[in-house]
Amino acid sequence: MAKKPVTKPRKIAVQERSRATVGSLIEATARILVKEGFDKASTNRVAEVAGVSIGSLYQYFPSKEALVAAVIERHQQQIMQMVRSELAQVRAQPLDQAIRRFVAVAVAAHRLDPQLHRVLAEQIPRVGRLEKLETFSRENFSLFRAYLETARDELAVDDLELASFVCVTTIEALTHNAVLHHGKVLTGDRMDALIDEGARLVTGYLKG
Amino acid sequence: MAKKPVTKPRKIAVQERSRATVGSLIEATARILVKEGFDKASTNRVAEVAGVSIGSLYQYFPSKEALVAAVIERHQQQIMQMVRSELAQVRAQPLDQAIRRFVAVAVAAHRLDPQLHRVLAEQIPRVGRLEKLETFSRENFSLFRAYLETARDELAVDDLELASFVCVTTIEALTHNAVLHHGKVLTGDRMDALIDEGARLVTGYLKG
Amino acid sequence: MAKKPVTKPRKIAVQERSRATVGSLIEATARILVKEGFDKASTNRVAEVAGVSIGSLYQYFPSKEALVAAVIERHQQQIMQMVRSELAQVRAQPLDQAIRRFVAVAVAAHRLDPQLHRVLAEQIPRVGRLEKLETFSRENFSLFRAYLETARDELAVDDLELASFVCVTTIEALTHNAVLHHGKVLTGDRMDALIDEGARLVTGYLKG
Amino acid sequence: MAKKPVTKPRKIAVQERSRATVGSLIEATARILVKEGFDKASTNRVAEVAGVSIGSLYQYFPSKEALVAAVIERHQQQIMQMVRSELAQVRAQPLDQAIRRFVAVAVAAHRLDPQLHRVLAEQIPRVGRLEKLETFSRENFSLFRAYLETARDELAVDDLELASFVCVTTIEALTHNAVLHHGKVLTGDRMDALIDEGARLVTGYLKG
DNA sequence: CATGAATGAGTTTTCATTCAT
DNA sequence: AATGAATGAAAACTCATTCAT
Repeated sequence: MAKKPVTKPRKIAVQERSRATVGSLIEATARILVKEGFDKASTNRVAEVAGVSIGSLYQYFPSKEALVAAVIERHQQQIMQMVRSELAQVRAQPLDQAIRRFVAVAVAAHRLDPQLHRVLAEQIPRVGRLEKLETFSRENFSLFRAYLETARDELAVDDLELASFVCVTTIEALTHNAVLHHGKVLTGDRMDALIDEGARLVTGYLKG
Repeated sequence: MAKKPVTKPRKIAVQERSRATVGSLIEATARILVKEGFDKASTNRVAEVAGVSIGSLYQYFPSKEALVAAVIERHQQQIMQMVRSELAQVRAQPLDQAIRRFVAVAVAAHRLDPQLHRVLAEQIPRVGRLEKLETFSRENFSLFRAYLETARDELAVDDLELASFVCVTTIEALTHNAVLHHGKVLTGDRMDALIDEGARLVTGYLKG
Repeated sequence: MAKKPVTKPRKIAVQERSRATVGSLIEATARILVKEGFDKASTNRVAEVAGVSIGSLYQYFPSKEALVAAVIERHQQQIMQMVRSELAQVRAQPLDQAIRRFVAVAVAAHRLDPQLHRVLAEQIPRVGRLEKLETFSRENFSLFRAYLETARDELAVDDLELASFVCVTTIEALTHNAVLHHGKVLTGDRMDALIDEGARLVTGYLKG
Repeated sequence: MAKKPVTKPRKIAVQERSRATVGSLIEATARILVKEGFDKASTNRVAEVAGVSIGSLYQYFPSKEALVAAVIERHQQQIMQMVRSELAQVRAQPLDQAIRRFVAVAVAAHRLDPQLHRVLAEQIPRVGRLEKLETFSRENFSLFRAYLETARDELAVDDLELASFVCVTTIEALTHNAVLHHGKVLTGDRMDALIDEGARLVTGYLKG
């Protein structure tokens, strides 16, 4: 396996001007990833698209990895922000509604920026950045599991850990595939149908 | 420099020696992918590990893409061979047993060469090779769907297309995550438990 | 990019604060040279270690060359100061004692800052700065030669120019090698022994 | 201090053609070092001057360091070859003649390629290549010491180790300075005079 | 057919220096 | 004066691919 790439920002941008530079670099990286793929996202190209010199790029990002890491970070931040706010009142709800909400949130999350999501999911070499992804899905996992605790009475399953793994994996996969591989044909009604199916699948499983 | 990837094998190795050469090249590629990752799998390195000159490599594979494609092809061939043979009598079975078998087969498929599977799934840039993967899962999809047709009486779902999508996606995701991310702790009993859970999840969904 | 190295300090630091800044820049350069080598002594790094902005660095030193030149200058100033004071009364002394003193002074000079001395001697590209080094050893040469003039009666050599060259070169090489390559094992007694040997070598040569 | 650069040749040239390539690369490096200095000896420039592609350069030399190391190696090989053959019969000779020969050989060695010698001595960062230089001067040291053993009767010194250090250092420094810093004015007669002086210096020291 | 020497465009990265604030 | 953001030429090095032998 490859050594450990350095992904920590080299220097934190404090001034107005530099924050703009950092922003445009991340934005440019995301755009290139989506439009041309990981391989084309060379540091020179990123700098060019960002309208910034290659030197400036390296002032803030010690490597190409760091750049991609920042894109991932930003994307996940956005997702988790949505997830957290959407799930705020979920613990008060009965199982059926709660699960449907979980599924709907998952779909919404994938719709934030489906193309970017796809590139990040499929094309990025998983090297030295696993922790970040793990952290991310662990939060999802925790949120779900925490809900299950509160709804224990309605459940027909004992092992909440196992059940959470099954449910989170299932919801993630269904929405991921649906949005990314069938997103163009799955609009409106059919999407609702899919959410229903997913919710029914998971609810059925939990209720036994 | 790489331009448009050509993935058709340049010539079919008819003679004895040629076939051995091709085999060792594919094998070497697979080994390097697993042990050192996609980035380290340069054509020169592959040739070296295969004990073959770089010139000979290009005699049989017109590009690096072709080499990787051959590895994917071989891996999928192995998987589908297993899947087909395992599912031979499934159409005669009742739903419960059949689904359990589907899940078990999925697990077995992932266990054929989990590390290679993981690399192929995670690290290989999806460029111009999507058809192959699509073909692959389409066959799985078809097999499953075909079974559902035969078991229509037992089902509580109408839309077999949608149901197949849901089930195949779910089974694939569960087994994939289980084997690749938790493979080391999921041995014996716990693996059986997971197969049971998966089967129950899907069966419940189909039976309503 | 660097073009023609300018080595004159850009402005003389008259004010209090300026002088401190200049001092810390030279100090930082010396520290980096010793601890990390010439290659790591980038201007940005020097400024950082000195706790000064890169802009300020260029306020006082027009180029990297000028910075290194200042370090050399300071080091040589220190050495020559010691040499001059140590050799003040040497002209009054008989040959044996005088030569021993010359050798001892050479050792002392190398011991002032052996590590810096070594870096300056070995790693600094000799570009456009030869004059300075020449000036330096020329002063040593002159001091030695001046002494020989005063001690002509005791000498068995005619050509004082040649003799000075031989002696200064020898003393310098012996002490340099002794301190830099064997400095750790050459402590106390053994160092005295070496001084004796050197003195005997040179004295014997001069006396014939 | 810098990490350890890799200086081992990457691949040994076996065929006729490749040996020529390697040769021209080393030659080009040496030429550039002499004519333009270490800083200008970039790998691209070396390849260009050698009339070879940058790719070929890296087939045989893993780094710039390796290239310089090869130049050093070649130069030292030439020197040691001369030294060894010149000193073949020295052990049979009396002290006076032997020492004169040692000095003469040192001068001759420095005259093999004085400009290259100078660059290698002065400009090359001493990193990770010390062993090679050590090995080299250790051989000189050993040869000298071995001679002293055979001539013990004539010596007024006890510590042959120390004496060898003093003599080898002295001879090296004298000839080095003479040839490199005064080589242009030191021709013919004056050079002979210097050899005489050096020999007298050392002989006097050894005889007491 | 096999070999492996050669190619060179392209990539990552550094660092001395400038200049707007 | 001081700051530090920005610059970009240039350096080291890789690797898919070609081609002479």
